[in-house]
Amino acid sequence: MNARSDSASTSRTRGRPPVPKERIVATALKIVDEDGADALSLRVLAQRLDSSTATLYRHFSNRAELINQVIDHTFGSVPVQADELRGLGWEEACRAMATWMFENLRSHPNVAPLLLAQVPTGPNALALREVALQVLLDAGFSPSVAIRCYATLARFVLGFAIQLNGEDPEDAALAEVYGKSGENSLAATAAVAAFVPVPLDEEFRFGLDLLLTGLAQQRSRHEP
Amino acid sequence: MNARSDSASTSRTRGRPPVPKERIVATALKIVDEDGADALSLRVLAQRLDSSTATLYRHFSNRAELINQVIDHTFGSVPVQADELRGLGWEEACRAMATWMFENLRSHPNVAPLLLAQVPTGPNALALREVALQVLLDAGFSPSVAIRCYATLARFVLGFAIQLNGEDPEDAALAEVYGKSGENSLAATAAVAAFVPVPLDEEFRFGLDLLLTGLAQQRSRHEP
DNA sequence: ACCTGAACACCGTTCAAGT
DNA sequence: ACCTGAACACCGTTCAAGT
Repeated sequence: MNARSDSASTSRTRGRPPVPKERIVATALKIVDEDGADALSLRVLAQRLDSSTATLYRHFSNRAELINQVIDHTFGSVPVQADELRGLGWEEACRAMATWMFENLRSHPNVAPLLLAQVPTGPNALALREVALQVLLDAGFSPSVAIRCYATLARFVLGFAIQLNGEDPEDAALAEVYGKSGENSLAATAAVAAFVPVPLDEEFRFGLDLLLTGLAQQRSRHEP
Repeated sequence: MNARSDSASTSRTRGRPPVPKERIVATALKIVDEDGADALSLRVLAQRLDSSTATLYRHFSNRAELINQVIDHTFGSVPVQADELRGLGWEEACRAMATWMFENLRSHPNVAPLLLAQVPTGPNALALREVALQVLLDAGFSPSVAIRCYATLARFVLGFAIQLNGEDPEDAALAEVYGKSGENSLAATAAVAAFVPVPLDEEFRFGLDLLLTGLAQQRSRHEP
């Protein structure tokens, strides 16, 4: 009665893990989205999957590897349209990619703290970089400048993303700090207090514009 | 024999904590410098101070507050020379401050991961921002632009600092990724592989130049 | 009035023991 | 061959009990 002929597709790979990696990663991201990066413990994850922590270690050799894949999952929510991007010209293409990356991270604000463990090196992150480098090389930037451009843009986005989470409480704390500036002989800070907080996406656009302006100038300088 | 007259300076404040806050913070920074951010546990810190964890809670209401002060301690290692900076002109002054911030964080690479908990709001961080805003306002930037400039520069430095720690292992991992790019039809990545890794301070200077160039252009556009 | 050991409710990781 | 409960060595935080 139990004589099952292990035929066809599963013959060599019988005994596969019943919880696919994809589901583990998706569930992990869900926990992070819902309850924050700190809430992602292997215990909680295992419980949510009706599994055990030890079982998770069959799929990931440690917590860092799991997190790596969670990050890349975030980057994969919308595929990069390489051809469309190239049609835009390098400047707009860079702006689009940086903004896309920012929006991706913004839609998963709790993922940001995870980024400090490592530079993203998952397949989706690599694909994005590949497109960015293509665009820059096609535009005539030298390889050594192109890689610096990409690194600068990536770090800029990261610097923003990293503190996306605390937005609300931070604003309150910052407002308090600015409010007190009058008492503390911080004249310049006080002069500026009326203009904070700056909405985050406006701040992002401002900085991105600076970078792209600088890039354009650098390009025209080197190859006129 | 135990009749000590509690005279003069300590009369009202007798019973002070025998471990001054300063020493707690300095010891905490030392632990982070020596053994990494993860090694800074309240247990280890208390032990190093011949005290107990519960005693630490008399000085800091939680771990976050301790970390806040450790960060600010880092920023305070060299005082900002406001007058000297103003003599440089806004562009060089901004470059000097950003570089100074970067070098400070670079000399305590393990502190970087702590930064993600909060935007630095300690007295040293506030003093630095005050000087930066002074310089920008004096140069004719409007308050609303000045605050955006400062925010952008600060985020850029932070984006760099955040990943200062993993420098060596990261380079190895990245090199491997670039090495494999040939096999994976990542043409642009492969073309650029010979030029990585970029030394971190060169990458920093590159990005900072872009930002300052962009700033100069924005300034000349708005007030010609 | 200040300090502290011990407890509480958690971690990531490992491994012997089950099926 | 795969899975898992329980253990190990840690956390941050709190509090009753000591001096």
